[in-house]
Amino acid sequence: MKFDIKTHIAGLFRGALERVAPEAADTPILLERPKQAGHGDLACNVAMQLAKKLKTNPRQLADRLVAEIKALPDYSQGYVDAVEIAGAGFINLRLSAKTKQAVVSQVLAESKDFGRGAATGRKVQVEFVSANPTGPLHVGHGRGAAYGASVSNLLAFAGDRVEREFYINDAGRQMDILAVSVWLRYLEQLGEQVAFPADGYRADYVRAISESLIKSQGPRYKRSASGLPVQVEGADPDAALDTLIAEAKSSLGDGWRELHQFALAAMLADQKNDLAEFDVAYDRWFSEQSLFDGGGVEKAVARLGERGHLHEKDGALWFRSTAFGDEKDRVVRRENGQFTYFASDIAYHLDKFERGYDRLINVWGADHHGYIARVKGALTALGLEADRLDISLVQFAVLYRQGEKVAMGKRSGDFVTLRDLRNEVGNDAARFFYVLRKSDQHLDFDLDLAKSQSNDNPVYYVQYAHARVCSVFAQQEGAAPRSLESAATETLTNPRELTLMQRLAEFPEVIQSSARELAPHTLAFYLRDLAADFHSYYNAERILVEDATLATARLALCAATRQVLASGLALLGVGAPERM
RNA sequence: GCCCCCGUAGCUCAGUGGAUAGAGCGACCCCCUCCUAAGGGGUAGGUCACACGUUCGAUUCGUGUCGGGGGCGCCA
Repeated sequence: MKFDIKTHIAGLFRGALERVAPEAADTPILLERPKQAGHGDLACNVAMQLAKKLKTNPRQLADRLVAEIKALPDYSQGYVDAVEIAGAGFINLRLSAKTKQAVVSQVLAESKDFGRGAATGRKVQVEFVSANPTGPLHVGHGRGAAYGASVSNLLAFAGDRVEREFYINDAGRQMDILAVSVWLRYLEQLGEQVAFPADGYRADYVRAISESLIKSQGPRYKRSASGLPVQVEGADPDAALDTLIAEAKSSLGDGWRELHQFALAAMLADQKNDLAEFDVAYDRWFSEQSLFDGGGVEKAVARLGERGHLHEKDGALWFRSTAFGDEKDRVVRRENGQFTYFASDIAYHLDKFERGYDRLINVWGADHHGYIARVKGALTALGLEADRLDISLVQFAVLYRQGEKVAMGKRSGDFVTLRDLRNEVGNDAARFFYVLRKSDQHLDFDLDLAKSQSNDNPVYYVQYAHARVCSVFAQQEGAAPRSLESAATETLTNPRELTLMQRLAEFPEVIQSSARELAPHTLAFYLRDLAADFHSYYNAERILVEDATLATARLALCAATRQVLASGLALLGVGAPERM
């Protein structure tokens, strides 16, 4: 068991409580870092918590606790320099320099594993992005990607076994619309006159797919003689699209399926490539269509029926989700016999549960929030523990260009892709920028600011701290080797060094809380603070001083700082450059 | 109609049941004969929207009001 200063101090408090108030000895001891440096390194409010219960006043109780703490044999081990009472009854502790210095050799010894949590044995699945394969990923997906990947990394580093999954919505009408849009462009490129429907996908990537279709397959998907239906004036655009899809299916026969697959494969390849370039990795790509082909959807719906949660109305089949807290019942199979998206979603979640995860995390766009009640309701109805499923709603990223909101319309093609954004601001800035807000908060993404490559972008600030450490070590090349592991860290006693070492020591806690709250922004802010402590130190003190013993100790501190910066940045998918 | 997010410095946002509420940008003043100035030090800037409640203690929790943003209503 590794020594842990908080455990040590909590033990002191526990010992003191046993003497002062045995009946309250099991009170949890909370140790927090005070905001004000003048209030010491750790503060405990247990005296104020217990004052009422023990019918005494907080300062008196604190007095007695402090006296007992100082009398304990463990207190004389030298980890704590001072215990003081302040304010309404706070007990403030000052840690000894020795306590703070210990982190340096610990980081160097544990290296990449510093901050890693003990294995929990929990198997966790994180599903994120899961965009429709009907177009390139846009900046909204980028946020889900950066968030989901960072959360996955954090959970894994904190000790869970994590699997990352992408759910491919390859079964719906949207895919049909893409396929028919590709087909129309294909015909157009082969010289035919076509009336492109208002609600078809008109963006350039559709033409790119149809071009490659011509290249690889030639003109074999030209229509038969029947011709395309003429769009009726004033007709419902949705109905017109359906007619068109039906026409394509009958005109192409087996070719429709091939064309559909071609468009899907092209779009999916584009998304996979985009995510891989963004350093977002997946363990599994799960096809919605496979749930239909494998009977999963029917099985899930049948099981709901067996359990008595379905009823028919107006020709459709309904899930009585109101029995599980939803505001209204939901259709699982439409009047036309087709299952709804909700039905395959139930099947998908059933499949996930059957795969035996201890915890499921869905990262969803905020527009899905109304969906939570019905999905959880369906899981409960299936006799599953819906509480194992956590849904993280990621609010939209709203783009601003020159102070104006950028319109986003996928079918019109008027949107900024994730790829565009990455090319403009770089992967590092994009990854960091995306997680610099709480996920449940709207993100105003100022393109001009992100593009400007100025120091307004906090990622440079953190990366620069890392590059600075590297540059100090670069100065050392050719010099006699130093043993950083055995550096005399007791010489690191100036205030900025103590501050920096204490910040390093917080890293494991930051990992745990950031993972627990599914909040990578906590880590991002920590890294910024750590970089600030380092920059401040660097400016105030020279690292490579004449005194070789001190220089080696300072280098050891720098190396520890570099390690934590690199570990933290890696978890966020951001590079740690050696030179800038 | 219902639901979600938000209201903290001029701007963008952190933060916490506790002590004197923070950072970046912007403004102003300093610091490179010295390991990278993409940096550092400092000054100015606040009724934590408002009211009531819970609490020893509320900016934090609850309710309500006002204001801003977004979503949903057999589309996926």
